[in-house]
Amino acid sequence: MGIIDDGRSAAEGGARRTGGVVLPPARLADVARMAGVSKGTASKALNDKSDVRSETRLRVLEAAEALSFRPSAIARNLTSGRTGTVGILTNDLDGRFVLPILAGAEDALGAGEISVLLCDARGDAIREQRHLKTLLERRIDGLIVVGGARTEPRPTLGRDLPIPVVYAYAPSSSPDDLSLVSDNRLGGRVAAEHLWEIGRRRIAYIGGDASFVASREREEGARAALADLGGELIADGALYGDWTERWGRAMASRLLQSNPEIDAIIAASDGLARAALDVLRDQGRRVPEDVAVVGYDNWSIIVQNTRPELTSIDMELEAMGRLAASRLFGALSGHDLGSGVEALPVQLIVRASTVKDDLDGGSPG
Amino acid sequence: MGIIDDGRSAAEGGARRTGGVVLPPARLADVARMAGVSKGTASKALNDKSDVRSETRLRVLEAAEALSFRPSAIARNLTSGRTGTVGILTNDLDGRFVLPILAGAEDALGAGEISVLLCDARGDAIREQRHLKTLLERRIDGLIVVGGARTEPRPTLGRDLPIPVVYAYAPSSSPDDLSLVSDNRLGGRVAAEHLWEIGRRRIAYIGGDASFVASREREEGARAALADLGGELIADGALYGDWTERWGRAMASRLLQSNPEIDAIIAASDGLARAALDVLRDQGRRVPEDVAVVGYDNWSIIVQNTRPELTSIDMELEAMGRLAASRLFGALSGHDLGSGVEALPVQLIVRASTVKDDLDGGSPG
DNA sequence: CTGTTAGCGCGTTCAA
DNA sequence: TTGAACGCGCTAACAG
Repeated sequence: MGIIDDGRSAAEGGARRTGGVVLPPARLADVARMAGVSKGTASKALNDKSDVRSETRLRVLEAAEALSFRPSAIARNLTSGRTGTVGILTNDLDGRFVLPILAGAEDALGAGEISVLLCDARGDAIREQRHLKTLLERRIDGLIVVGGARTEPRPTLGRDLPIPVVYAYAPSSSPDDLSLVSDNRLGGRVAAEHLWEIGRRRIAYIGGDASFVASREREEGARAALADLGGELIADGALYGDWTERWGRAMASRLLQSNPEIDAIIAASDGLARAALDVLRDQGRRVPEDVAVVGYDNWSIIVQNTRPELTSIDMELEAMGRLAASRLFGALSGHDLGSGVEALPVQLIVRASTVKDDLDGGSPG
Repeated sequence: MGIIDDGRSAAEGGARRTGGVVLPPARLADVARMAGVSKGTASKALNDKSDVRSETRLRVLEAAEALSFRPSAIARNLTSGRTGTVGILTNDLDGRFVLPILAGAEDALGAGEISVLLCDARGDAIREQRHLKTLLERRIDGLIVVGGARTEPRPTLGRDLPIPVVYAYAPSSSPDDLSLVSDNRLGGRVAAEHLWEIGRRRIAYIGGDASFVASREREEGARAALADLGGELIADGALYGDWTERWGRAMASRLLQSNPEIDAIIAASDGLARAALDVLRDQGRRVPEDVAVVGYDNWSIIVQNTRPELTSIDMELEAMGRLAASRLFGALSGHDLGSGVEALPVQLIVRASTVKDDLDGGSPG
């Protein structure tokens, strides 16, 4: 009760409502006073330092509990220089990529240890600069820049930032920066090898927007894998357009007409794969018996809803987020951040569009 | 140059790398010293206060620029009590709902004015508590709690928090809290009225998981609208299951078998609507000529990729985010936060699944 | 073991 | 118009 009459205005700071009464948040001094000790002792007790009699510690903890005391990370980090906060700057409109990365980053240091300030620049350079300025003012410990759908190199934020920066998903244009990307060639390779293993020999590739390097790299990976195995990739050389299913259907139709013998399709995205499945269905071709299909992204909304469910390549974005965050905090501990582009492995998720008796293809999730 | 020899260790705080040299971030004192003024004067100059000779102001601004000075929001807000930060606590796994809400919240105060700490509890109460604790320690100015896919009331965080809280998308279980939700009944009504207007009279509803109140409310809205218009909703009373397209296809098949005369379908989600479109296509029924279809959520990945593109109900989640943030900051200015559940309007987005000559149905986006 | 003091970086008095 | 001093809430260093 002694904490309301110390002259502090109820309007300052965040107000604490308890049973309708408005109180300012409890401070360390309030806890110390209630426990009958000094601030220093209270601080030690709350932070599990030694040099505190256990009985005293107990009194402090009880007082803190009674007052719903929450130490101000603001004040604490004003001294330590660390805020326990990282920024994520992104252009990823629908969050397909950034959210798994965010989840991974949160996990890297144990949930609750680190908080993430998420800023969406929405493809606007001005907005990006404003967000960056705000993040720096908030003294984030590190920054993860997550590319949007496009994986082309993006402009670097420069080297004269006071904090370590990791570029994820889309690389930085500068080789001095550290960029973590998904290994698109490996993805194409893994897809092709899987199809080869299940006996397919007439394998075609359906690309998305040709201006996306991801689309081309995935094709290159598939092509290289088949060459290694003594086969080759079927393509009429113009299988690129955009990422819509509409375009995917047009491509698939043309492909099936020009190369009716194909027994497998690798698509550059799950959407394109779904488009291929639709066309195959319209034409009465069975999947996977007649034609096997592999998608890319392992996007649950698609892969679990197609007929049959879709085998796909998972980019393991959570792992990317974990790695980004641990590199960031490693740099803060003095380890070298590193530089250049690191390509991270992908994983093949097999479903019924390539292997018929997929046991967990029924309703996984 | 005079700022490196003042005894400050390069290891403290975030280090500033300029051309390979590691420097601590510039402080107000550094700027003041370089400009040859006191900290007080520098502060006034930087914050556009009067009482500073314009020539002095210029010198200060130049010094700040030269040192890449970024005022520490941490230190500033330690005094002001405001951090310019709001927390968003969510369980929305794939971010379909939370990201538009986040975007709206950012916009409410002008981008850059406010930053958002996004925390994903992933449906785990323990993790939620840990996140909440962290957010409170970071002294966020307010909190937005965004429900996951399920719109049932969620447990309140209680009233004894030191900051205002708004529940968005899914309401709080407590009527004392302020909850902003989408008006599902209105959505059902709008869909039904649209179909009625284009001449449909045999309208059926396909629900998702019956345990989701959203699904039931949308049906109620459609039913009430048709009753008002002198019609009625066709339903065999068991059109609920889950939200998968697999289930949607099963429901649609059964519906078309038991009620072959239907000329329109309202689905409780875009996924279910897509499932209905697939079944109609398999059965050779034309959309929209024979059967018109309306989805729900206006989820671009679905509505723009179906054949034909899908008319849908948009919940305007950005507006919800804007409103949530402005309520939060209104409360900080002394306005009453309010309480109870506020249902926000939705918007019908017409595409080719209901109106054939939809002009921008070609490739919007 | 406990209390006291001195900052962390900034904005904001009040004097000069 | 400028400068010096204080305080925001906390931790670390030292004194008792």
